[in-house]
Amino acid sequence: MEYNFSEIEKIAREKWESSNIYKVENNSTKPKYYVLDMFPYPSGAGLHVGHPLGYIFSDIYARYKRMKGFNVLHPMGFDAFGLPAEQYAIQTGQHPEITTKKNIETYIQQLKKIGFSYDWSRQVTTCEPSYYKHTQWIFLQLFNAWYNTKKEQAQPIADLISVFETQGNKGVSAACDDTVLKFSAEEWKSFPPKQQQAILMNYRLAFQKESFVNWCPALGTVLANDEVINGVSERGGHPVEKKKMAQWFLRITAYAERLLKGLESLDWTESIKDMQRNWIGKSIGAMVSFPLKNHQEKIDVFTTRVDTIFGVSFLVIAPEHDLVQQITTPEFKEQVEAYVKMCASKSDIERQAEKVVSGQFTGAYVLHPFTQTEVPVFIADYVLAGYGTGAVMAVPSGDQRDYLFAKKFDLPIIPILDAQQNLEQEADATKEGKYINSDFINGLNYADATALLIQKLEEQNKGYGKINYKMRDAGFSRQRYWGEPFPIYYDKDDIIYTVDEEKLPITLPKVESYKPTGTGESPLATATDWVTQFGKDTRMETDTMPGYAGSSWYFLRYMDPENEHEIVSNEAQAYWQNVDFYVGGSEHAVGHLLYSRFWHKFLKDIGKVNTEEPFQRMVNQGMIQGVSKFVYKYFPDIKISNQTDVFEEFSNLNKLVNNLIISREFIVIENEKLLLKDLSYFERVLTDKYPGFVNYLNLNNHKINIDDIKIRKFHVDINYVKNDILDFERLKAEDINYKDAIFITEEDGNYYCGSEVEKMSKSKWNVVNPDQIIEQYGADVFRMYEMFLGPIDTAKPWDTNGISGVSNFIRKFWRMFFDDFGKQRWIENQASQDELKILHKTIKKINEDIERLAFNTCVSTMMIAVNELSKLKTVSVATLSTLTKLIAPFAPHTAEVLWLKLGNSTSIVDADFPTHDEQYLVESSFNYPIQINGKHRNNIELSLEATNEEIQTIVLADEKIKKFTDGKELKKFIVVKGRIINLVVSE
RNA sequence: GCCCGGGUGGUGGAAUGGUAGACACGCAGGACUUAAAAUCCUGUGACCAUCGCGGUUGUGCGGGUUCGAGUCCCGCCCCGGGUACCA
Repeated sequence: MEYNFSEIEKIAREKWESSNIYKVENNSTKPKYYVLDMFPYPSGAGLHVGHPLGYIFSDIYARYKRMKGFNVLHPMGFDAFGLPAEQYAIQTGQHPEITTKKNIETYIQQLKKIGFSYDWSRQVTTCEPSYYKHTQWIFLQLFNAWYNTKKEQAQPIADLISVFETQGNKGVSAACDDTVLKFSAEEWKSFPPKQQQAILMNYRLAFQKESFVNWCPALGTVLANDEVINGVSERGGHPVEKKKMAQWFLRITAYAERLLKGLESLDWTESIKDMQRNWIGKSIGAMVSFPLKNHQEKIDVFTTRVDTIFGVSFLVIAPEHDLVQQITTPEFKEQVEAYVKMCASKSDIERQAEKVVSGQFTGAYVLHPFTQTEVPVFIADYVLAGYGTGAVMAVPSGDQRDYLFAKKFDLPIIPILDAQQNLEQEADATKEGKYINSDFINGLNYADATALLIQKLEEQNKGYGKINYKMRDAGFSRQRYWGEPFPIYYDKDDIIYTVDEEKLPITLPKVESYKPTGTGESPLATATDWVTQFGKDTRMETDTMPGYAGSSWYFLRYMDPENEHEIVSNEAQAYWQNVDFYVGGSEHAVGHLLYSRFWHKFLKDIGKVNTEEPFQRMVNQGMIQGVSKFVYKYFPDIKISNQTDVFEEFSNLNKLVNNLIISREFIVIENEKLLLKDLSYFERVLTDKYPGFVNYLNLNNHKINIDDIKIRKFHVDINYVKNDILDFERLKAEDINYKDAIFITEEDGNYYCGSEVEKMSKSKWNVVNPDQIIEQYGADVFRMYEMFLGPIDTAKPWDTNGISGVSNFIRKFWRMFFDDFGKQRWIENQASQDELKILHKTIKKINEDIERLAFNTCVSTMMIAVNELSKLKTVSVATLSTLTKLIAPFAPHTAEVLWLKLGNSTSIVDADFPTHDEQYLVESSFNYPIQINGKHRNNIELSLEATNEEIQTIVLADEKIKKFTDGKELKKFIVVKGRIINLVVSE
């Protein structure tokens, strides 16, 4: 009986489904283990071969853990809100819900074919009201919370209000906007509700503020940052401008320190942790106040190099800085206004792309806090309004940007450290050496100077030590249809109200059109009844939440997916705790992973979860790339003059000339240009095949000149290519573009394609569909081959040709059980010593490799085991049973069916994973490699019990070894037991 | 610029400081077959060789540590990813 995967898969699947074997309970005497995949966005294109890589990886681990005796939670769901569905809705008018559901169906069908051990009863879908009800609930909690920086925890906003009522906001330690003014309890009570509301917005963890969006008038819509390229819209290339709109934000900055500290406890790769650290961007520095000359105001500056303060020769503030208007002196007013206007007209990207130093003097001066020297104040666009205080103290000798600015405006460059070099050419940011030109810190080193300066600043009330974070609060508003509506409405005075929790979910309304409204509002604004659902004089918030709202907590929902009353019950969460093993792409390193960590910490603060971090261990799978194949089209640059006499011939030749496709052998790449390699050979081939063509060229006295030849490569559908050989006959028959193509083949008659590794995508014609692979080779071969490709975390190209190796292996595996006629091959007697040795060696290696997540070598190890066992005459049933269990996580269908055939009535899913017995691995001798001066010369089988003296005697007596030692002095004789022997002799 | 990864045969890759290239693809040759498919066997880094003894060389480049380095250290080069007027 041949290995018949379709029958095998059917039997296994039916068995699993009828017994509901992947259903997981929220309680067990077994220890829990939570294995999670990053849930996918269900796109219309379906899965390609690259998508399931991580899913297969985590599934193997989940199955392994289950066999090792854990109660394993391994769910799957869909991140179903998002732009592509909305885009499709705009084009077709179809409700995104319909297309999303359809896509999810396709995904589920595809995923089920691969044999994952998902508990589908726990599926979550973020766009379903039963799910986003809870997303909205979390938003309300964020809205009703502030962050107490002293206690390092979120607290109810009601507590803050009562503090305001009793003592005002003095002495409140809260994460809030720096701009909040101090007020007393009496003042608070006297504020009108609207003002109170505005003040509270500075404290809430979900808050609203005026903020700039990318407004595209031509498209009538607000664009996300990645939809804007070089200041114009990605689609259509229309200009984009900054528009101020009230936007929702989440105060993730309140959690900056905890997000940073929490990384230490996580078992993630350092590179992902580094990305998060960089994103959070903690910098320790100082705030310094520079009082303005002839003004009450002062300019506050944040600096990480307070030690350079005596090198300050000017101040630069952002053009958007609040003080610009006030401090500009009349004589500079015109220039300053012009400069500000110019900056405002530029997009952020343009501003950043600008490499030329620009700026404008304001006419104002500040006083140096220590020396009282007058320091000029400039505005320049290299200073960002959004970072720090929007002002920098410029130290040209220590900062390259300041240096360039100083050169341009002829400002002093003051050396401040004796170790600074090359100041004639560039700034030197060193912290080495002793200070010079620096008043009371002269002669000190960096650490001492910094400490002393901060102390003085604080004593004299001129500044203080401060920690700054690069991370910004997270924008939470989208002017889109396909997202969670906010549970927020406004009255006619724009006072904000929250929707009662009992009234959740606020579901999306039906709308006429998903197109942008043209006003910047989301399409929800057109649903009048919906907008006024809480009263005629009220209006709903019409923005929707961004994609990360639903994905920031979905892993909790799997624990208790049916719960209508709360996001997750305390019992379910207490049982499952958090994710033990998270698998997904590193492209979510900062977005999803940072937001999820933030929400999780917040949920911990409000008592919904009892763990600080959501994902304990994480593995990031590398991308599977496509191998694109190319054909080379040849365009000889032939000037055609008067052709009337040869018109007929010409039309044929013209056809020929425009359809010549030449094999890669004829091509050479020089300076990224494709050229003909060997003109004479090519000409000969052409002459043989198409004499007319060459005649034509001669006819016109036109010799082919290598410079005139243009070759361009074109992607060709990889389905026409095997081992680089193009099936051009089939291509010509099936693809209209190649109907008239003439393929110039190589000497063996084959057309060889060019090949390149690229991202897998439709447009590159290199997409491999898993359904196709599974149809041809079966799900188990597909699973094992994906693992066999290489280590999980590196990017690697997909090459379908290689799959035959794994396919051969699994058939060979099957043949150990059954001969070609389906007759069982195993014998009931005991396993032989040879067998046991092979088996236990294999068990040991597979256990080790699974633990270190090297599933590629697991597959190799099984191949080796099967190769070795196949050489034995007989294999016992015990050995086959153990092998079946070993392969079960990797090839579950095959293993399940073999398990049945071996006479088991249970499922292999719940079998115990084999462990090795050291006694079978004990060797009595070892075939030592013998090195002389580090070079391998011979191998000698030696007893492992032999003493070093005995070994030395035998080795030195060996004929081959003698050849190298004769007449030389033996300096050293090294025996590494069971490993190697190395002789050191004189040269 | 800065921060991470990574450079090993024709290809994917393997290798606790201990025989570099396991395993597999591809390729070449052979067996079985009328033939093909399937299966099995042999060979396969490069170079040299009196091609069944063997030798030289070889893990991006240059040094170093070590009896011994793909692996550890120092200095470069190249590729990939992230990030940036962040004060």
